[in-house]
Amino acid sequence: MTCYRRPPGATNPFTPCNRRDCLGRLAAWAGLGAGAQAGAQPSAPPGLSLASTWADGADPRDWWVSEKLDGVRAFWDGQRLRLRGGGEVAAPAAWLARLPPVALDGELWGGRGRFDLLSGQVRQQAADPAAWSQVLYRVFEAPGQPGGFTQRLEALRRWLPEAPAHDPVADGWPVALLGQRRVADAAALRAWRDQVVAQGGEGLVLHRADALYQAGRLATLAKYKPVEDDEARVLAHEPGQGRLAGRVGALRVQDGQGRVFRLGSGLTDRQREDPPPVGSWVTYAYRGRTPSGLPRFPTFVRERPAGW
DNA sequence: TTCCGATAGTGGGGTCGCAAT
DNA sequence: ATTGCGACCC
DNA sequence: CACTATCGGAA
Repeated sequence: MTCYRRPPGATNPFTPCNRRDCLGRLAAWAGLGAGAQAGAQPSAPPGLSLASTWADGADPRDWWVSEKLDGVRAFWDGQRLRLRGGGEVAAPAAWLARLPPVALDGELWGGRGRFDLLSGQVRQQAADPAAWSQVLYRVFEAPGQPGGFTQRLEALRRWLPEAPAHDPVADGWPVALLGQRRVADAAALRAWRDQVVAQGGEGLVLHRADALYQAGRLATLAKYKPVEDDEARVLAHEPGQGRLAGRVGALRVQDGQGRVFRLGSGLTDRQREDPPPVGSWVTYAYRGRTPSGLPRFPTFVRERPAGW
């Protein structure tokens, strides 16, 4: 497996030795045999791990910490690159050809603050090689590898170069290991998170050092990012769909800067039957803003008390 | 008995692709 | 050529 | 993505 490790000074991390032999051996070793491939339907969603929320103030000493990249999750099975929902990514063949023949899980990333550009680009059917030259696959998992996260991380370090923290091109190479660090205590963790956010990042992700790889929502995987809140005035009530037909689906609101958007998530069924009236003020939470200035992931928190 | 975890079903901003206009 | 909608990403 | 409602098993 050292075949795919970048030697000191080399520009290509995957071609220093007998590539053909390595391909076969690594593919078999990573559990990418005929059986696994035959069972992979074109649109079968891969079983991906999902993060829970980090409890602010918790002790991070048993965890590996990395930046939470605001990109598009992608799973590489050795042959095809798939999105969370199972769709295949139409990346240029030359770009894909430089990925190693091992199962990887990571984030397609175009740099901080470029999520919308990247999200659109990676779902385009006709790949633009020039645009893809700016896309970096930041790997944070080695599915199929035995052992805890620390052990899988060691495997990844044998296969992949470790790119600078926020370099979206990583020496021009399309794939790089997402750097993981240990943090001494909760205060240091928060300081790192705040620094990342101040630089335009989204936050941090923590992996339990001893956690085995598994799919689903995991207590051993957590996201740590700040939540902001503000107030807005209700402009209108918008109808709900499906289960909520006949009740309020969302509140159309306007913030103090005149931005108009909707609040739906966070309302209880009871509040949807008797919603905050038009003209009243409500508190909402959000996590960052879109390039147009609107709050991202806005959720209703509470109605502001009358006369306040 | 209470509480927790997983699941289903609502909702947001934004983009792509295709059908309808 | 423009618009609207579902299906995705987060 | 965030969240609420619901249910069944764990505590």
